Amino acid sequence: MANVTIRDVAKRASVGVGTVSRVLNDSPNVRAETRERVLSAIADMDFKPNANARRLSLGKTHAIGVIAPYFTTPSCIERLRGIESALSATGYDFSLFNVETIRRRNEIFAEVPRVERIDGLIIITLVPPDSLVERLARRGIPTVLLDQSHPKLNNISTDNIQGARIAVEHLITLGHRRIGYISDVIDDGKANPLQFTTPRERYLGYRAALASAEIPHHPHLHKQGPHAQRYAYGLALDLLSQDEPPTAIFAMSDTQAIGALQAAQTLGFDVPEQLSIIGYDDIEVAQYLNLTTIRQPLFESGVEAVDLLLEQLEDDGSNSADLIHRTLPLELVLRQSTCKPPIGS
Amino acid sequence: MANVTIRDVAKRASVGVGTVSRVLNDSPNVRAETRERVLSAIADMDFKPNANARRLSLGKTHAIGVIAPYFTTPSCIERLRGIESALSATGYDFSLFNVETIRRRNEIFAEVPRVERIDGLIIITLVPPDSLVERLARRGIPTVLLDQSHPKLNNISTDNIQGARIAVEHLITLGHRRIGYISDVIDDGKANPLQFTTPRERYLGYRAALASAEIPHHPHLHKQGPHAQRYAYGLALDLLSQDEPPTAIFAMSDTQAIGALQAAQTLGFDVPEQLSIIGYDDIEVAQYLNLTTIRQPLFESGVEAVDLLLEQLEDDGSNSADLIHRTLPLELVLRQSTCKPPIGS
DNA sequence: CTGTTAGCGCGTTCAC
DNA sequence: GTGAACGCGCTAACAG
Repeated sequence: MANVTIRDVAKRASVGVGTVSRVLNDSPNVRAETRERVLSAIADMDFKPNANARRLSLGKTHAIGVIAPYFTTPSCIERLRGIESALSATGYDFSLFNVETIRRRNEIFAEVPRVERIDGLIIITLVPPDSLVERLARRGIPTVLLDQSHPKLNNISTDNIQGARIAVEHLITLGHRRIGYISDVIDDGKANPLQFTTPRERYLGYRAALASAEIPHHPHLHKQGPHAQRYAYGLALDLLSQDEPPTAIFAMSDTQAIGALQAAQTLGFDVPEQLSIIGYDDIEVAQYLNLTTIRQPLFESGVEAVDLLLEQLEDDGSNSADLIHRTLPLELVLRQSTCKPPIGS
Repeated sequence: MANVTIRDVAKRASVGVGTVSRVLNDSPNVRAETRERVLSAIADMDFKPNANARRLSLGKTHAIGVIAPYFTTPSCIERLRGIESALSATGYDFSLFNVETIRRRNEIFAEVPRVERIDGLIIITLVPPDSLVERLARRGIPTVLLDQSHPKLNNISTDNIQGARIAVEHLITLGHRRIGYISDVIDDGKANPLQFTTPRERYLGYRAALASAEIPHHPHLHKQGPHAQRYAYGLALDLLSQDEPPTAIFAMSDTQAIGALQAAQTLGFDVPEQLSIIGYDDIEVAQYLNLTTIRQPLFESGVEAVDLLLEQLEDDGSNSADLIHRTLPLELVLRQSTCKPPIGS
């Protein structure tokens, strides 16, 4: 009922709708006095421009979409928080799409990149298929990848290989040589339907660190399973029940490292005296569990992704030639879950 | 460039735009043959109706807004997951507004309830001021409160008083009489800027359980602080350092219970032999920490909120008279963090 | 059943 | 500087 339109305002201020529109979009071509009159009419009537009409007219939506896989994982949450925080200052709406199944991913990839829905897109972790990248380009929807890269898209990411390498080198420096690795499933098939690449990248870093130190790789020291504490718990039990259990475990996430901590507790391994454990992410609980880990700037990465996207949104596809791939720094956070291996092991 | 409109489709199918629109909105008034022709034209040209135009024409946005305070807390996340999940099946967009400061809350309360932005609103935990409720009603925006109640709004919630009571009665039944309570700050002033009511409700439940068992209440057994593991850790240290420490602690959230578990570990209290701890929420880690807790149906509550909202959206403000207040069941989840108190304590 | 036309509310020419 | 008219893409009401 109380739907004031631009026309009502115009009438009240005794001007044409064009003038009101100009005031709204602060065009310089309005006399100061007229502007005042319009402004006060707007205030009086509590007029708010209708976003949809504006969108239709402009061909913009004033919303940015965020596609996130398993947005309930602590690391994803923290990234989303960064995104929301940066976005809230801009007036852009924030549309969230959660992906937990292939089916849903395909639906979203098919539906989301429609110009009428969003002005820009941030995709977290997921690898966009070329068909999507192409559609996005054709529709002129700026996109930035977060925690993932693609030759044709801007992105904000970290070097997972390097991060894993830092973690494992830390263990090697302490004197460990039997180092286990617990990760999500590295596979391009059914066991990894969403095609996450992080587990493999961190695996490569793990292998690289071992290779540099001339430590032979033993496949039985690498255990894979779904990304969850309870599975990591099981994997760690396996690892620690071997004849020659590892003296240290690198888990590809803090969540999984916590599973390993519990397994150690179950089997009576003292951490770190008998078993060192290092995680990845530095989620909040890591600090209170005294978990040594690799910190990645999750919140900041969300903020940076938004900044990057906004830049693209502003210069309107002018210099789309130069791609930006920004790599954020990683940091080893030393706590009490790692130390030198037990003597004679 | 590839923006096919309804007119292009009409031309290709040799019909008028009206017919295409009818097919789109599956009106019965179209001959099967004609419908086929239009459908195939749509498929051929990969036509997707422009959502904004549709919204403008219909006066609907096809988006629902969700206002959540500290959406990164595990319990909130779980609710959001329920909401996202229920919403994804409907075609409604999901716009998230995170509130962490009074300023931001006020901004959001002022800006969000504009008909042009959202068709419906879900507010989590926050207490909407009357001015907002009134504006919402005037603008005809159906709203449901989640985990909160208001005399004029539909809601989905649980009985926090009852939940706390169940928790504390469990401890009392085990034989405990010195029972500590760790909660967020109960205050209407600066320390609780967002005016959360849950801490007080659970406090009332705590008191009620004590009173029923004729156990005197000792104020020094109630510690309050910001909602975070690390603060709860400190509060638990305080509690356990008293001359006569409690034999059991009820924490108003699992997150805080975990802080208490750590404090027990730090001070060398065996859980549960020397100290029972019970939490609230049943978040994922609770299971792996063997934490006894009160489970509330977080995911389901999100789903139910969406369902309730959709109902309102459909019957278009016809029978807005009968308010719906749905209370979801709570459940005591017994694990290994509680047992009878040590003998002679 | 179907084509045509008038809005939805705003931004944007174009003349004045 | 400013007002009037047109168009964004779609739905709905109206003739046929």
